[in-house]
Amino acid sequence: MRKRPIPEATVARLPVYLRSLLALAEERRTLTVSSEELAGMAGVNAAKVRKDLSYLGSYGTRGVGYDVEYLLYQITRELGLTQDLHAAIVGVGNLGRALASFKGFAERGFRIAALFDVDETVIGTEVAGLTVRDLDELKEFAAEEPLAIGIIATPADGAQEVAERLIDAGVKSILTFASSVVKVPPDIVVRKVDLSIELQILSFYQQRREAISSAREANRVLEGELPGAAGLRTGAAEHAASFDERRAGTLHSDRR
Amino acid sequence: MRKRPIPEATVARLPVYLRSLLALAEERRTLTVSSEELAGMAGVNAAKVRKDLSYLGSYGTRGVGYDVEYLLYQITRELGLTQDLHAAIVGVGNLGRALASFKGFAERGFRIAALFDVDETVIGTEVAGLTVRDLDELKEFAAEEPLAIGIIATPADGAQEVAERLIDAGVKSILTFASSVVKVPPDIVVRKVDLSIELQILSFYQQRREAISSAREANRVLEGELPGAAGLRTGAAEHAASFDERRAGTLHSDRR
DNA sequence: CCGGGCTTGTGACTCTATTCACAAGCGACC
DNA sequence: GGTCGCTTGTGAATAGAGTCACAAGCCCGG
Ligand SMILES: NC(=O)c1ccc[n+]([C@@H]2O[C@H](COP(=O)([O-])OP(=O)(O)OC[C@H]3O[C@@H](n4cnc5c(N)ncnc54)[C@H](O)[C@@H]3O)[C@@H](O)[C@H]2O)c1
Ligand SMILES: NC(=O)c1ccc[n+]([C@@H]2O[C@H](COP(=O)([O-])OP(=O)(O)OC[C@H]3O[C@@H](n4cnc5c(N)ncnc54)[C@H](O)[C@@H]3O)[C@@H](O)[C@H]2O)c1
Repeated sequence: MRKRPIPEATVARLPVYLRSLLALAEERRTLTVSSEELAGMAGVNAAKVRKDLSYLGSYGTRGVGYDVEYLLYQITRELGLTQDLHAAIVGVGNLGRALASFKGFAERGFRIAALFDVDETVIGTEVAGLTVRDLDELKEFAAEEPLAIGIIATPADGAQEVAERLIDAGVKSILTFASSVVKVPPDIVVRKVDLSIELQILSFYQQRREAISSAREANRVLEGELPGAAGLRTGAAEHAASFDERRAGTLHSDRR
Repeated sequence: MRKRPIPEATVARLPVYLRSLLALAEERRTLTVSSEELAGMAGVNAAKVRKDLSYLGSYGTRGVGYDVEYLLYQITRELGLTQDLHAAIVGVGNLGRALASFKGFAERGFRIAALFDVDETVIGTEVAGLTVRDLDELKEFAAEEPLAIGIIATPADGAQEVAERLIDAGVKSILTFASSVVKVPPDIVVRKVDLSIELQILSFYQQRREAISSAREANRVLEGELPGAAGLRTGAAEHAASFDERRAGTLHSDRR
């Protein structure tokens, strides 16, 4: 179990633990934290926390828990957050602007170093303290100030070309918001955030739920339990259960 | 294999197929599409496409492929996209504004029906043709115009409370952008989109790559292959390989 | 320095997802 | 009407993730 390969699913949860630990460190109440407690904060179960952390090494103390500061450091290191990474946003529209103005990235060690667009009317304007540059200057810019991460916030059409330009400029990690599929060589990591897909997934489960509850209702009516269609409203969020959020990134480059 | 349970992973890919099929339908070149071709467009492999589609039923024709229109219809239906779903955005800041102004949702069958905030200076202003309402009016509003989906775009602090309010107003599907963990009863589906986590995941693989390549470089230097540190730049995106993007949602309600 | 309580770390198991590989079935052409 | 090429649909094999449950190990109090 020791050494190398940290499962993708674990990598995707490390940032969640990190955030929980930061909260603990801030309130300075506890110097250590148990897997149970961390699990509660992160919304996962304790066994998972322990297994995840065990991939990093044996950093806990039996009978006690994990030293908050030390674990914080280890996760930070493992995620490569010890140094600020520079990112460029390409496509300064609605979304690009919101991203550029977002303060939270800096806190987490990401520095938005430049904004690029192709629209003449956008180039040269100032957004969140940065001047929007012409996409043509990307390579040149990156040569001077290496960019670790490229963020694509253009419409779907442009995305593939932008990705290629980013790669050509030396960027190896890409986050895209465009709804198109972006294809890249196997040594490049792309993550895609697609809000429409998220909504569609919600729609699927919503519909499923409706199907089930209307079936149940029909049943009850048949069985004479209900007079007609009455409220099926469920109790509010008092006894809110913990809810697992997974976001598994993928590296299988799945070529063909 | 037939009937009911469509795996989560499959659900998450259906929207991708849907989009590919829409593109095909639009260009009206082909009436049918093979799993191979669809796989190419969606950036996954053909076996996966076939298995995914087989969960919906046997909609293909051996030796021929899938009828584009028919498949389109089936996926649309399965995802529950035959009717427009109404969504509300809570938190009209940088991100909320960008979301509200985004045209793409409407195209995909989602209607942003209302915007809510708590900030006096924001309430009453107009954003993307909608007047921002006071969050206190949420329940009332939802009673009149049922909301299928709630989108949380507030800072992390507010998110849990907003979620509870949404649930109280009858919303069963939630998409949150806040970096906090949102806990909900098991009958509510939450999906979380966390951009900072995405960047941190990229950071992890970036760092990993650097570790590997510098190790390799060190090796080469030892073996006398390289004079010093020279360009390790990889070829551009000519022979771009297909790249699998997974986003598995989770429904295990993982309570404790 | 011993025992009890507590919490980690991890093998073993289970469940889910992916991939392989091939028989079955369709259409077209002779 | 037979055969050939192509493509689906799916069992079986494999890989990956999650969960269980417990021995090992630490701390503290006596
Ligand atoms: N706005 C949202 O809330 C939202 C939600 C979901 C998805 N998205 C996705 O994010 C992307 C951007 O959305 P948006 O609303 O900001 O769009 P937008 O139209 O407001 O902005 C796009 C920007 O990209 C620029 N651009 C176009 N082609 C370019 C190219 N080849 N290189 C560089 N820049 C280019 C345009 O000039 C424009 O400034 C889209 O792919 C969209 O599907 C956005
Ligand atoms: N802007 C981005 O690009 C971006 C990127 C990543 C993550 N996020 C996340 O998205 C969320 C919103 O980000 P933002 O940049 O739009 O923030 P913001 O500060 O610009 O806007 C937040 C809005 O929410 C409102 N709000 C605060 N508490 C509220 C409550 N309890 N109920 C209703 N409304 C409330 C505020 O009045 C404000 O209008 C944050 O959680 C942030 O972490 C944003």
